[in-house]
Amino acid sequence: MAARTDDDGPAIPPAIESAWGLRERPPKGPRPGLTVSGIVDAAVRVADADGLAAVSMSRVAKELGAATMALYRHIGSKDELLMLMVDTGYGPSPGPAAPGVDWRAGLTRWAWAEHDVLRRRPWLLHVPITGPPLTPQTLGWMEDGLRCLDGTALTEGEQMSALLLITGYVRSEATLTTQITEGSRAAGRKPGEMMPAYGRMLSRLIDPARFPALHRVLTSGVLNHDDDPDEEFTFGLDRILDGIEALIRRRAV
Amino acid sequence: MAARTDDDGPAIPPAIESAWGLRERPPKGPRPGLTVSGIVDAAVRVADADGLAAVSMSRVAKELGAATMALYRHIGSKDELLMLMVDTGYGPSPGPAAPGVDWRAGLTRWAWAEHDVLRRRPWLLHVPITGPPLTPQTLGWMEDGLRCLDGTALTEGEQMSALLLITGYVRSEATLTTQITEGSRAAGRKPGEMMPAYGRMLSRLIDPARFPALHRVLTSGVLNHDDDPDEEFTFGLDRILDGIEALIRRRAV
DNA sequence: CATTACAGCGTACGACATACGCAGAAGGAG
DNA sequence: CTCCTTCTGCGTATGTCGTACGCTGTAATG
Repeated sequence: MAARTDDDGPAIPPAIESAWGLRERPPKGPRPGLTVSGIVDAAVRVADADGLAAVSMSRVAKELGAATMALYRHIGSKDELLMLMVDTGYGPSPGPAAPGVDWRAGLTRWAWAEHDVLRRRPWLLHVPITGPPLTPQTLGWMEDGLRCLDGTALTEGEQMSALLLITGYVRSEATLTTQITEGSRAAGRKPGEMMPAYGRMLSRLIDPARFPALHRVLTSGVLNHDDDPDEEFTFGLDRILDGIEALIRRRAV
Repeated sequence: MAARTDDDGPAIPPAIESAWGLRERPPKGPRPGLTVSGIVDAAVRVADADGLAAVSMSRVAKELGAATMALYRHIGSKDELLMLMVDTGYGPSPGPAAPGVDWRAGLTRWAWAEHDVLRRRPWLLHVPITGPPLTPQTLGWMEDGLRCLDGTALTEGEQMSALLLITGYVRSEATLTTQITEGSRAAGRKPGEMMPAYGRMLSRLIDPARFPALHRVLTSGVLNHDDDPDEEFTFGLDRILDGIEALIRRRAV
């Protein structure tokens, strides 16, 4: 049989199959003491406690009381482990919006849900993303977001683009906020002192003649105190939703 | 004056001082054969050629015909090197908008300029960002962006937020596009086949009853071909600018 | 009971960042 | 000119990491 390909289409990576529970236990051999989900949970525990940098294969194995190389019976590589960590790290999606809720309120709730997850698990932002979502939980998030836009006049492509726009914003804002909090901890500074410290550095570095706009911002005093992160987040989110709303209105005419 | 500290404010990291050219050559000792900018240029060359993962201290040293440890006379750590790489990687800012150009056209040009840089040097997206910009070129970019919003009714804080919104979007969109192109190269797939492959995987994984909205997108056919990246970019950018415009109009009343 | 396939693990290897200390060069002081 | 200080470049060594390979014991099948 020359080209008998039982799987139509591209191959599904083994880590993805694990995440969907498509691996059947083989009939022979000793019963496994380790499981994929157990390994992933342990890795998430390490990341929650000490950050993504602390997640090494040996550290995860120690967490499980196993040897380092034992993990490789269940996952193919550290990259696979990271992909699975993202899936369980995001956790279950917030669920569909209540009936009667309009798209804007629905997406606001959706964005805040991701925002909360990233606040709780900032290490998710440090995982290098290697492609579009393929794991169950992350696809659940996408599903819930898409449902919010179901009744609108946007095309499917526009709905995807709008969602990508929002997720991108949430991650970007979380990255910024996390940097500030992590950076202030690393510099031994009290929270709330980060922006003033940044402002003072800037004022010593920049020449007002060469950077007039920056100098204007600097003297305006907006950098004198850390912004309330939630207000910052709301500001940007409202701008994006305004932009989407403008398109929807135009389409609906 | 109780606490006379000669440096008022927080200490400036040595890498930052190097970037601003504030290091004076000491009068004694042998003349340096290596320079900070030479090292950074070599590292950028390596990243341009083989990606950020190829940038190791030994590889950069080899590029310069020097020994690995020689680099540490000039930079404090690899993280410092990365920060300097970002500065020269971004390069000079696009410059202020021509007089008479309104804020929207100015910011569009600004966003496309960053977009082009990230297309040319996708490794910039893989550098873990550790804080707000402090180096000359990156601050130049911020300066140019701020100038676009100078005449508008937005407060300084709102101007910064708007800029952050746009940069975040540009980086986020570039990350996505880069993943698709890098991923298709890694999977040995022709460009243009990535989204269809993704769609086929999805259709084999998701249950239409559990993921109705995703299934609807899947059957709509939008995933049957790779989107034109420039159109995608324009779509999101226009949404964000629409949102900012709505705010400016409201303020201007 | 023999076979077989698999689980857990010990060892080993190559790549990496980087701490430490030595050798030699270049300018200043006598 | 000579000596001394101070800097540059670098060789060595250490600890961490991901992971390839192969051995040992175990559980179910024939």
